[in-house]
Amino acid sequence: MTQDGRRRRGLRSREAILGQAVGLASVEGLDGLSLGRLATATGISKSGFFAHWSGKEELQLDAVDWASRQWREHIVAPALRAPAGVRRLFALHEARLRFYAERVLPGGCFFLAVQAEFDDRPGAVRERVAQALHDWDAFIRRLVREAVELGELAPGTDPAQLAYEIEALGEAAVIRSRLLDGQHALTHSRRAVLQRLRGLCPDPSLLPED
Amino acid sequence: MTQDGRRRRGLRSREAILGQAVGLASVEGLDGLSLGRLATATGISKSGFFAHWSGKEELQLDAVDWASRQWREHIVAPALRAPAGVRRLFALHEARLRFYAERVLPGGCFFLAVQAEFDDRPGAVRERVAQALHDWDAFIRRLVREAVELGELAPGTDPAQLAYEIEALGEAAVIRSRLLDGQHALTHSRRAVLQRLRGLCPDPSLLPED
DNA sequence: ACACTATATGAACGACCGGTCGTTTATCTG
DNA sequence: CAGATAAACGACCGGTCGTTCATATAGTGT
Repeated sequence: MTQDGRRRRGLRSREAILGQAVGLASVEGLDGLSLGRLATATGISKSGFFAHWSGKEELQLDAVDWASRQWREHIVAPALRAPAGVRRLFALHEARLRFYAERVLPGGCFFLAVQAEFDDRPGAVRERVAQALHDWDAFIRRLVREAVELGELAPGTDPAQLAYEIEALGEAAVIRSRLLDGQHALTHSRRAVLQRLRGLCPDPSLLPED
Repeated sequence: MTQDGRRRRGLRSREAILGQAVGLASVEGLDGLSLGRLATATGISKSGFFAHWSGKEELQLDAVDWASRQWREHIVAPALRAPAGVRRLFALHEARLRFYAERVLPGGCFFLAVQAEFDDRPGAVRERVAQALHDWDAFIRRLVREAVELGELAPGTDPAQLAYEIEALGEAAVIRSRLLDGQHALTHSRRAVLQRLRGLCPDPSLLPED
């Protein structure tokens, strides 16, 4: 029998803890988050969670993976349901803005908080975050390349350059929307990407006007 | 006599501490920075610095002001030496990229680190940072408006929109250059702003080709 | 000479940090 | 049933955090 209600209960705890950890980390950072507060927030004892991880860094690594999965479900998957090409590229950006607007994570964006925290701190966590960011960037570049191949973006378009711009305009949305002008930042972000894509698209009717 | 060598010595200590604090905060954040490490880095004792500030928050507020001054000296001032209009706008962006490339601050950008840290943490520090960011944004908008009035940017240009884009493309440069691809991020950032400005400028010869 | 003040110190504080320990409870196996 | 094992617990460790305090030193005003 592999029924083992022990393991099932453990997995449920694990998932609950990781969900809480990613949410808290989007606010206070992945290292700023303390085990004590995480234990309080999840309702378990501080010690009883060394049953799942050997230390804080192990938990941090799993939290990065959990956040990657959440990102794929909330941003990548909806985009893949849009038709390939420039519409899919814009759907990706809109999914991201929706993720921010709906406040799925209390701190806005897990990866932004963690990037700012670990970009100067060598170690396994930094590498895991860099890998996730690299995969994300490669995904955007792939969508750009597909759009070019479909003739929906100007032939000379540089995927790396356009991917940088889309990512920059998306990241800035969450920073500015939380610290300054709320809704305006999301509007500016949406319009910036939309107009950039329309400018490169031979058939602008594929995209909304505004 | 107001000669007072005590005060002069105190001011020198104060400046030295703030400089160190801003540098360290660009790496570890303004709250992640501990008084003990700051004391070690500056060579003074941990306690002997309650002579200058009543607590950590006071120091943090002064550090924000110090970083604002540094930003004005390194980025705003050079831009003001360029001719008004679109060239000044691009000079501003280039000064920023130079600031990052020259690694003036060990962590890249003080304000980015602090924004990510305090955007969810209410308090005096958050307000001070938000004010600094607002002033910076207003400055970019002013340069855009001047360029429009000089006929160097298309008449319909929305200053808030363009300012958002320039700021987003600048911020992303420091994030990505530190975590992923180093020089490439700066190149992409420069090219993105340059092409955007050239596209809006009736006389593109005012700007470099690439 | 004197009091005064600004600057700095080392020792000590309570709180919290990540982590270890032995133990208990619940579940599965034989 | 007994034995093994996963999950969770409370108590506690050494260390670091921000902060306080009594004290020492040096520069200033009278």
